[in-house]
Amino acid sequence: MLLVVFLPSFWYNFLMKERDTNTGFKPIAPRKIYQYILEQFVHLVSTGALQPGDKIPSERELAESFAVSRPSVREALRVLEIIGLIDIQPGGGAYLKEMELGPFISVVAPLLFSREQFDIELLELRELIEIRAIELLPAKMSQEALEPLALAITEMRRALQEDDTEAGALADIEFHRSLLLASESFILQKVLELIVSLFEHAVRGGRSLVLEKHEDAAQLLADHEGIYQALLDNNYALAKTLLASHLQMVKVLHAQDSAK
Amino acid sequence: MLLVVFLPSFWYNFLMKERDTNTGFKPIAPRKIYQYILEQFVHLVSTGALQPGDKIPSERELAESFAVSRPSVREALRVLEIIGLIDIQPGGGAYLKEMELGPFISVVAPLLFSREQFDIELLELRELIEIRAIELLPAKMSQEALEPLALAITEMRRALQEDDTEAGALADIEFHRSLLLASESFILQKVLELIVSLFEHAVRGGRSLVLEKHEDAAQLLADHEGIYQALLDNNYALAKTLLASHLQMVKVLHAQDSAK
DNA sequence: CCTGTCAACTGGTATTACCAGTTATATAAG
DNA sequence: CTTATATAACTGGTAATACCAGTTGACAGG
Repeated sequence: MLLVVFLPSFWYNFLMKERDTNTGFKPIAPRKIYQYILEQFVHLVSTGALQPGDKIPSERELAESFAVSRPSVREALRVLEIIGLIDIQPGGGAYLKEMELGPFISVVAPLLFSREQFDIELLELRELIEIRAIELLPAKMSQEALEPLALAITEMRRALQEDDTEAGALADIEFHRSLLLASESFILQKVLELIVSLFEHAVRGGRSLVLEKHEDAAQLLADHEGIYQALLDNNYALAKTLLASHLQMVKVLHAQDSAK
Repeated sequence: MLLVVFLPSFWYNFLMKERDTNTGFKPIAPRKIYQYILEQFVHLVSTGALQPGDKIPSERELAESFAVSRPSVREALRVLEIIGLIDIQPGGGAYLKEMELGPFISVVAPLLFSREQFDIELLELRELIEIRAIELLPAKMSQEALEPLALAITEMRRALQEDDTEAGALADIEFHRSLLLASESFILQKVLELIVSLFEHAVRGGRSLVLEKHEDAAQLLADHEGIYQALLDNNYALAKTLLASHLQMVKVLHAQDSAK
């Protein structure tokens, strides 16, 4: 029993903590004020009491309503801004919007891209999501849902003719985004939105996830047109195959790009 | 041309914005101080200059180093806390940790679960991810990588015998998490971590994404054992099939649960 | 009717102060 | 000399206040 006397304080604390849980006591994590404010906001949004577009009262008003100081309110608003739930205009005010993952991604992106192989894994995840999305299409596909695809194609064709690389890349992204939108799966849309945000930040970071060579862009366009036509013909099996090989090619091109 | 006069302000603003871009001017978005601080932190982490476990200087020191006020530093730390990059101990200090999606999810979860069909879509995404993960296994599977799976199984068996529902659910999650870990795909791991976090919050929100009936739990355990055995035998095709039907059953059980 | 000015907002930042925890050191008791 | 306690020096959390800079809208002058 003498050993107990010499236990370092770390172990002492650890054992005491253990004893507490054994007696049914759970550690108390003091909640911060901004978390209470956050909670109320999120609750109002999730119940629909606050709609996108609504203006949020000024920080001073909120501080008074919640009976807290302005810094506490600001911390809550900061979090809402990062998760992309509000838009803050200095001098203007804060407005609710549909949740967007962009702001969050813009913070996290550098951390992710510092990983080895991350861009390849990202492409593979995109492949997984998009192919799944096209599998979900047949049940509820309508003619109007295909329109955005057609728009994205014509835009990409225009960009190609005018050699507008940036517009072409945007139209490329838009095509795939529209494809996901048609799937009507909220969560798949959000995941792809996340992937797309990462792509955009990768480009800004100097990585070539977007193709710039003319012939490559032409091939992408041709692929898109093939997929679109297959969807028009209600030939979903073909569309799926074409999409798969399309994404496969993107992966190969990217691998070549990274190699050189 | 008279029509132009009657354009709603929305369109006027839109056109003005368009004109600006046409003339080559881009809107100026003033950056806030906390963003600069964030940037420096993220950069230090992504380059490895700051490692998980490192202690971050106190807010007052940081404020002095950056030559800004403490509130600005606090806003940056608040964001780092939400994206799960640091752990803040009141009275203690702030410590870097491996990035975790938990804190972010805990804020966003209520927003997502207010969507119709979200839990079903979540299960389907999980299915997609896990099956993909098992496809990635064969190339680099080692015997030691399977150990966590065995541990999770014995733990679940113990929980089942003692009728410890909570421990059983945790062991269930742990089994699937280990499976993902073995895939060595960083991004798939992160996506599953995200899904698991959502599951946990769903449970707290009173939703029954975790099964509580004894016979169901027994079936889950049996499935896990089957998958584990298949992996031991290097029979990956069988493991994949078993996992697919396992997840299918989970979906069915959940659907029954929601119905009643 | 157009236009420029001014006043009343807004959020962004800084400063200061105090409270409540933690940690480490020093001091007193054994 | 060891141990335990108390004190002092941290830490982050919150508050109150002030000022700056940008936006907005109303009002007065052209």
